[in-house]
Amino acid sequence: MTSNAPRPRSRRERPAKPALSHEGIVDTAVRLMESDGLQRVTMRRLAQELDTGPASLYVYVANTDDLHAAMLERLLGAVELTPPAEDWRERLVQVLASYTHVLFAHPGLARAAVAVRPNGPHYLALVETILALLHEGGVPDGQAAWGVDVLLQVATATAAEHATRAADGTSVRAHDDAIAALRGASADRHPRIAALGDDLYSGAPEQRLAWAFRAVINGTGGTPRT
Amino acid sequence: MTSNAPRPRSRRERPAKPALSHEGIVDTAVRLMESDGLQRVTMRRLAQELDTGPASLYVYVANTDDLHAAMLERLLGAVELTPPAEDWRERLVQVLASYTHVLFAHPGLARAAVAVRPNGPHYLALVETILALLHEGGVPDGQAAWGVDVLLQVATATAAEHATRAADGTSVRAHDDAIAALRGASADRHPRIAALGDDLYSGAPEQRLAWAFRAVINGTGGTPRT
DNA sequence: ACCTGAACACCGTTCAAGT
DNA sequence: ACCTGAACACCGTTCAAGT
Repeated sequence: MTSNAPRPRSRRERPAKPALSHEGIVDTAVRLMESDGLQRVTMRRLAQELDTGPASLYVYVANTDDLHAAMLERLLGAVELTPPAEDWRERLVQVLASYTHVLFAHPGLARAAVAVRPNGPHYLALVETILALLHEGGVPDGQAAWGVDVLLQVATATAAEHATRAADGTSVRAHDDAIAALRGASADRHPRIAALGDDLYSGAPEQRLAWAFRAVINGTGGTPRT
Repeated sequence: MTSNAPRPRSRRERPAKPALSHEGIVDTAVRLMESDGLQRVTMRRLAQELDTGPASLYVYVANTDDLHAAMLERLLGAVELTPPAEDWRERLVQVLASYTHVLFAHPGLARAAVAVRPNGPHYLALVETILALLHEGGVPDGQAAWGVDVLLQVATATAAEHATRAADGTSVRAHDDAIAALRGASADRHPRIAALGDDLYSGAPEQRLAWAFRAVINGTGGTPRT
């Protein structure tokens, strides 16, 4: 009789339920994002995946933003900090491109990254690398200190925009609408838009981004603080 | 008897329910955001405010992102496009500061603006103004065409970051944590971060932003395409 | 200290049916 | 064509109560 007594709901897939931990939660969250996209990484889905209730997660993460920051920090481990180029400027562009690449590969997170900055070791290493390259290039300290933020901002914002477009068909149409609006601008009221024409949205994203990085690097080096 | 018959649920506050329209919906959404913050501007709350059901809104707006873009476009009417400065560069910085100011005043929307670009007349006028000022400053057309995006990106991303911090106490703590992480970086593994010290987060936001605008303007003017 | 069931107070979007 | 009731399929976060 005892052997036939109803057992509590079996958990067949996860034979030994592991103890919760901050690391385990973030691990599972990243894996879930990779398979289902960030929009499916909700506290409830994540808890389900970990075979517990949503309330349990709040012992380890403060809120959803906090979770996103931790996920980004983990992903930042994949950024290539020592590319092989000779010129410091080219190396810096490549580091930033690598950072953007990581964000591009995880569409939803890029959008979240605009608002939340991680502060773990990988993020620190990225900032250190950018500062070292600006230093190598002879950029004055004060300008480098302020420029690193702008560089990361451009990279993150570009990924966020691209990510939104890639996410679904509606956004692609919104982007096309924007181009149509630019193209349809009357030469009378918008002479400069008309004059530049297709050039406003020309070029492959990578080319535009590489140019943007070079422009901000040059501007950082050439613009004194007050 | 007929006079005592139960009337359908009275709508005392809005004596004559006005017909729905895209403009009316966006108007109400902006008013609601101004009083309660963007997080309260949900399709359901908005429908309630307009004395209808949420499904009715979908006749006029495609989805939440679309609504946000329309709200931003409306707000862009407040951007000062013709500031009084003499120097073209100074005027451009002031236009961009005005744009950022509008975003700062509406915290939630700034975060949404990173992903969705409006495409109405106010947005077009802003782009035209920036292009005209770059032209006046002798910036080559191709560089101006690509630079305008970077300029708007820096402005929007800065507002989004600031907005998140302003929104609630948790975010302020997250920002403090980031500063603590930077300050606590070991001089051994992070020599440049240690060398720059407090300078990494020095300066009033307005000063940093004005410098960032000048740096990007200079970089745009001084960086050839390929 | 760590964990959780259950509740609180909500969401966006769709669609068949009405006018 | 425009509008909507009702449903579908979910949310984040808190908190009292357990171990």
